[in-house]
Amino acid sequence: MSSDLEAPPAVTRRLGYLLKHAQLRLAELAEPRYAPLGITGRQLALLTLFGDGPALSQQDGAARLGIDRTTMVALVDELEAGGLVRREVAPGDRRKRLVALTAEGERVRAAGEEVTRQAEAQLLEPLADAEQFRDALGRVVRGE
Amino acid sequence: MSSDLEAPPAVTRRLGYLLKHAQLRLAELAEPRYAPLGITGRQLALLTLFGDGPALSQQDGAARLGIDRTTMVALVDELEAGGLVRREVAPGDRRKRLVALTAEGERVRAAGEEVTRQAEAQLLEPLADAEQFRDALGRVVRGE
DNA sequence: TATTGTTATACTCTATAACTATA
DNA sequence: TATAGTTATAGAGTATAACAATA
Repeated sequence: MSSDLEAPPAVTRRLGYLLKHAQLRLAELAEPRYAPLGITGRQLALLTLFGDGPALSQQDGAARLGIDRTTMVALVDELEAGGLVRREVAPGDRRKRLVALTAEGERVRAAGEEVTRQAEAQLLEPLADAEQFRDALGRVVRGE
Repeated sequence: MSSDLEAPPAVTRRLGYLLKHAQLRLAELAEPRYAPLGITGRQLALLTLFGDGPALSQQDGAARLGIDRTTMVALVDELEAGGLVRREVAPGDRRKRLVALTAEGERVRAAGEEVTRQAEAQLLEPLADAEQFRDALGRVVRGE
């Protein structure tokens, strides 16, 4: 649902409006590319998180994404049902479940990250310096 | 709920992650400033929309914000209950309801826009050129 | 017939509370 | 006692479908 009428400048210059609609535009560009892979953008974010670096428990992963651990349970359930990740009991602490990508999960992650690059490039196409914009956004998020 | 653990670079450089967390940071900075005015950021967005330029019907306003007309009904209900807006039958078309700010609504709008400027300035403080960033975000949203 | 506003309803997303198994 | 995962449940937020008034 993209708006046909344009909002007045007093609205379109609000950062809240701009950030929300930038997200909507990104989703419009990216989700159709994820669909053939059988995943959503959110699921790809998890594959990226758990496929990168040392193995993480569900709770560690949730903290890093800023989501609740109960939300993480449902998300991992989805990926596990699709055969993209496995839950493994952590060697040192049998309460923890490390989330590991399957071979198929790794394949989907690589393909997903490639189409993400395409969608992001398309979104940032109007900008002369896309990397500068990404860096600025990063500084704003980190508050530094 | 701000994450304590940091996500790995593979995640934090994704535009989806950055846009989401920029919104969260903005909300953390702005909502406490709106609270004394008795409004939320979303309600202020409506006051800004309907307080700017020629009078809009509910449906026109919804289209400009990119939300559903049924959602607009509930939002206008809230503002009307708070005495911030009035519904007025449109002169030329008695099906339409023009949304007009009351004197109190106008006062809250002005105060809200002032604290919004403060919150946005705080969010963009890390940047050397905040207006350049806002312009870039605008071009991305408009796709131009 | 089509459109505007409205209501009722359902769906998605996410969090809180309570349980279990481990520590 | 405290923590990790899980389940059940509830609360936002938003959309779809159906209806009344008006065009």
